[in-house]
Amino acid sequence: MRSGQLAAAAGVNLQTLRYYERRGLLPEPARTLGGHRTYPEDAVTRLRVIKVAQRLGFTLTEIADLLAVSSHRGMHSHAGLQAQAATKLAAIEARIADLTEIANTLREAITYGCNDLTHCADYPNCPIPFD
Amino acid sequence: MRSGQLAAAAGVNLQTLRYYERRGLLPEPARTLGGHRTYPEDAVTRLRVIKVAQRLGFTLTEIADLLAVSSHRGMHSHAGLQAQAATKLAAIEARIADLTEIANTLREAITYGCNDLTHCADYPNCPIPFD
DNA sequence: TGGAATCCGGTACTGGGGTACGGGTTTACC
DNA sequence: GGTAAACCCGTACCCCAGTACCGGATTCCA
Repeated sequence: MRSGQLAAAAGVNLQTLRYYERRGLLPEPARTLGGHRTYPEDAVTRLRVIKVAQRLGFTLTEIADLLAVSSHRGMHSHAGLQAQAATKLAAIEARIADLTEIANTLREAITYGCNDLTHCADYPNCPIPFD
Repeated sequence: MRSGQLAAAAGVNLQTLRYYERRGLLPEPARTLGGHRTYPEDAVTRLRVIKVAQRLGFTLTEIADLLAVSSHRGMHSHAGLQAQAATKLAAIEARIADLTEIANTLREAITYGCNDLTHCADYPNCPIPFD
């Protein structure tokens, strides 16, 4: 499988493949005599895994870590998916809580009729928390 | 008021002040004969306004826009705080919905016991949505 | 008035995830 | 075997909000 085919199959840009390779997310593929990359069929799966992990909020560095784990399984220093997912879940819940508070403030500001932040800063009744 | 004092009073880095000036968030202050910036007292308020607007999810560009509105009030092309806040609120609610879905998936993955994404991709029962 | 503290401008770097460009090869197909 | 498409590598650039570093100038205070 050539790089362009893989890119098309995975819905990814060609440079993104090389970028992932540099980042350690894709193993270095075999090459033709001329130096063109040839990927095995399961590279598409690899990319689907990367995409779903991204969707779940993992950074490329974390994904590289997760994939390095799964490639040589056994006991080592890397945390498994379970642990990583738990950590990530906590971070996302915190982010949701933060955004919820922001949304509430925005709703109050709209209800209160705030239309000028500079003005608002002088009114103690304004629901926007200046501090 | 000198730049260092303003920075300290607002809890902001010195370079951040110059950065905000470049971005149009702070008006160009007066200068001493030697070229040092001298800020009026209300610059601290300006910075508090900027910070609270950031906290509410506005980008610096949007904040510059909001502040440009309040400096020459009246009718013009800029949208007021009300409109901007409503738009931002909608975006944040969408973001919360997205994060909630992600959090749910993570919880399911943890409950299901997923510990290897590459492995998971082969199991149709896995709650992680590969597609 | 001298030296420490502060400030100046310009440039470059951070992190996160890519995308774009350009000049030069290689491959595929007729 | 010719030519167009695809691919190579390296580098530079995008957004976003700063932060860091530099040599040189200015200001403050004793």
